[in-house]
Amino acid sequence: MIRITKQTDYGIVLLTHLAAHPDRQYNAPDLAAEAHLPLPMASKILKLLAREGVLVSHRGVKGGYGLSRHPQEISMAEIIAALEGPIAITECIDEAGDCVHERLCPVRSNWHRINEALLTALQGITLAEMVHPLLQAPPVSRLVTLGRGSAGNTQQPQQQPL
Amino acid sequence: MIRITKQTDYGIVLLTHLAAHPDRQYNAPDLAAEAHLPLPMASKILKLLAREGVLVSHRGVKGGYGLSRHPQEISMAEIIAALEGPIAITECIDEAGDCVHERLCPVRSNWHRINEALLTALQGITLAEMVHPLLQAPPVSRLVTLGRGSAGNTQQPQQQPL
DNA sequence: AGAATTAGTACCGTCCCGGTACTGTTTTAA
DNA sequence: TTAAAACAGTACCGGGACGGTACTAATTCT
Repeated sequence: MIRITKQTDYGIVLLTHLAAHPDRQYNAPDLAAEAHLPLPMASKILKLLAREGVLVSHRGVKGGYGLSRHPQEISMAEIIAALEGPIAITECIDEAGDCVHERLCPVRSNWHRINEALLTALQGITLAEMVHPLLQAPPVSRLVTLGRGSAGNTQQPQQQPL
Repeated sequence: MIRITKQTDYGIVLLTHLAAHPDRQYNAPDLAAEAHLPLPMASKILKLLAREGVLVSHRGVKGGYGLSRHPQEISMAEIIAALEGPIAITECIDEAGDCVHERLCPVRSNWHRINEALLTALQGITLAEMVHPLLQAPPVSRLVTLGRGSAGNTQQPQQQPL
């Protein structure tokens, strides 16, 4: 249903706490407490983020986790990809091409377009932006305009509660 | 993992076939054959689409399914919502608000922004556009610009294979 | 040496997706 | 009027992935 997993959701919350003090280093128990998550869960996620290069880890007594880069340089796309693999809104985008339809599927290329749209959107949002709850940022309705080149369609997309 | 379900995928393929001849009316067996899907699966999906108002159905011997509106008036967002419920990239967007974090969750409002971005993107793509495999449409990288108001960031988002 | 902390792996329950089958209802047409 | 064609509803089931937990190993500081 076009939804990120809970793990990813948790991961972003954890990263948000880390991003609040990009210089410091937190250990797993502290982060788990701050994010109100059970320690095993938090550990699992932090571990993954470290392996994927989003975080750097330091073992031993004064160890912990820290961001590998500045929050402005870490995109949502990267975080999501780290936690749940390649971003592919349909299977056929990611797979090796064993889809029997493949040749005669008329919508495939269009899904690629949509997927890229989503990807671009997520790449444009950085971790730093997620830290501030309600910025005076322009509303997304302006940020993402999927209108064709001829954007003269005045028909506003019926605002049904999707 | 930010993925539509197979049902939705199939549904869009079915709708694409219907959109090729918006005036005509197809029955389930024919559509299933054209889309290379097992009949029960196709029926299930068509049924749902009819109940949600995307299709109109006609029972009886010369019955079948037809689009309820013109392909240009049916958005991807509507189709996806019909087949898999409200579009909500995180649980807390859709749910009644029984999330214990709720009050102190710093990322919630930002997820709303991202969700709206996705929603707007999907609302801007119509079924009619999905029919044509490769239009000379502008590349999505231009269609969706999630840059902030100050879009002067020259740092192209590192093109890693997400 | 020992304590603290991350790393790796393995395990399990539960929910939902994907798919199938069966029965009922409506409509056309002979 | 009757039978066939087609949609409508519902129920069922297996498999896989998600969410979560536990245990052991490896590392580092004191």
